[in-house]
Amino acid sequence: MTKLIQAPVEKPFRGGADAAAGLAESEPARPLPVQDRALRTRAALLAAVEMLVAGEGAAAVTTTRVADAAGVSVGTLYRYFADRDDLLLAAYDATVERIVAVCAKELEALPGGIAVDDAARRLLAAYLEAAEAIPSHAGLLKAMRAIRPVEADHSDERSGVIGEILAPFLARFAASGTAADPLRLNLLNVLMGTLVDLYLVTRNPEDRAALREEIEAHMLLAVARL
Amino acid sequence: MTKLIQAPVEKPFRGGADAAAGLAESEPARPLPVQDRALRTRAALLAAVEMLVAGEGAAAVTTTRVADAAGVSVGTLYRYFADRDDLLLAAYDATVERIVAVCAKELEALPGGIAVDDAARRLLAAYLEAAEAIPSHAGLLKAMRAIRPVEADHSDERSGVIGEILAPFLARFAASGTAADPLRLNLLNVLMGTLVDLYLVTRNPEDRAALREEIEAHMLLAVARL
DNA sequence: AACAAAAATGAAATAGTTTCACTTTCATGA
DNA sequence: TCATGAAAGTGAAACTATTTCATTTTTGTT
Repeated sequence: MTKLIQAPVEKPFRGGADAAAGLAESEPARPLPVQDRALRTRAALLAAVEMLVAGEGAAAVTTTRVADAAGVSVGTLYRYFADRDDLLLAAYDATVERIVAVCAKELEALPGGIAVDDAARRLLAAYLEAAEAIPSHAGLLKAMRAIRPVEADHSDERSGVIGEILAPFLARFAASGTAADPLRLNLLNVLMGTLVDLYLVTRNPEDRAALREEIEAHMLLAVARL
Repeated sequence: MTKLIQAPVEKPFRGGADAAAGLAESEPARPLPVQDRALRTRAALLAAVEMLVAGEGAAAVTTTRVADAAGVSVGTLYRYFADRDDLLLAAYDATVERIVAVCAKELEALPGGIAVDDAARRLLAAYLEAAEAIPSHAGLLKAMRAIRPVEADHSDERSGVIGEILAPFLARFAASGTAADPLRLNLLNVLMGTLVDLYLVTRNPEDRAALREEIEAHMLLAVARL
């Protein structure tokens, strides 16, 4: 009973979190891990990535260090993630998911007849606050952009906080039910990613306040032109 | 006479091109290469980088391949560039320099009483056209951003096309002689970098035209708020 | 043509990612 | 209860890239 070729697992799964966000080449959806242990291992790996990114930046995310920090072996890491990039994308997606949840809640909590601009401003505030609370988010955003460069092909640009929160936002505030122009939506997504990134690395309170106003102005311009 | 310890070269120089742009930690200015051969070798290395980036993306820029393509050995590469990142930054700076030259010429050629907005629009057109003519620029811009992440510290943000061209622009068009707020200047720099990047990867002509208008709008907003 | 400085070399050290043959753990039903 | 197979986990070794440095070659000067 010593020889037992491992079942051909046909590549690791990319767990639930990013099923929607994943625009990877063409990988079919993977089955979810069945055992509790597996879910915990996956979570431990992602937590290790976040810890390393928050503490030492994305460059510190080596497969060996992540596996060590998660208390598993490198081989295990590769059961859950196709490669290092996939790992970083999954970690990014995990932070986005949390931020989106906060924004979605804020969106629901908005008072009845609120103006579009005020609504956008409040969502931005929620976004920034939530992003701030996740120390790894800025680093992971950068890592994500290095892996998935800005795309002209906006057909699939619902990834990221803006992309995910914009559909419900527009559903509520768009003049008609018409979906927004995908090109301009992509622009908004890319633009806000950059500006929020800049905001997050800014520590000086006065600079932050000033920057916030700039970001608002550009966001409102972009939203108005949608 | 076989043993001749090489003079301690105290690290390779970063040639003239980027002396201004270089915000590297604190490296003192390096002496320029003295022999013609050296200048040609350096140029060949940078040309090899551009070729590889344009043809296969920045990931194809491995030290071995660059050295091969330039017809020198890897060791030689390290005489001219501290490491792979330094090489990529230098290649990026080289493209920026060419684009800035075009923009500077356009700035000089502007008619006398032209309005600020029109001037900005014409500079943008020059920028986009020049960037387009350099197939490696978009890829190098991305590589540069991965290496030198967006900085809150805007004290030194004169690197990049916007940073370099904005001083002469403002000198001519600013209401008073007051220098622009560095925070907003940094924002403009980061913002335009992203939007131009997006423009450059957009191939569809109609999308390009639409995108160009969006970029103009954001540029004018940012310039107006400077 | 002798020399020193500059430039170039490339094999080896280093550091990271990825694979894979194998072991261990788990849950199930005979 | 224990036999079984699928799921999860292991870690040494193969790879792939970057970087170093002891040494050689080229160049300009005297």
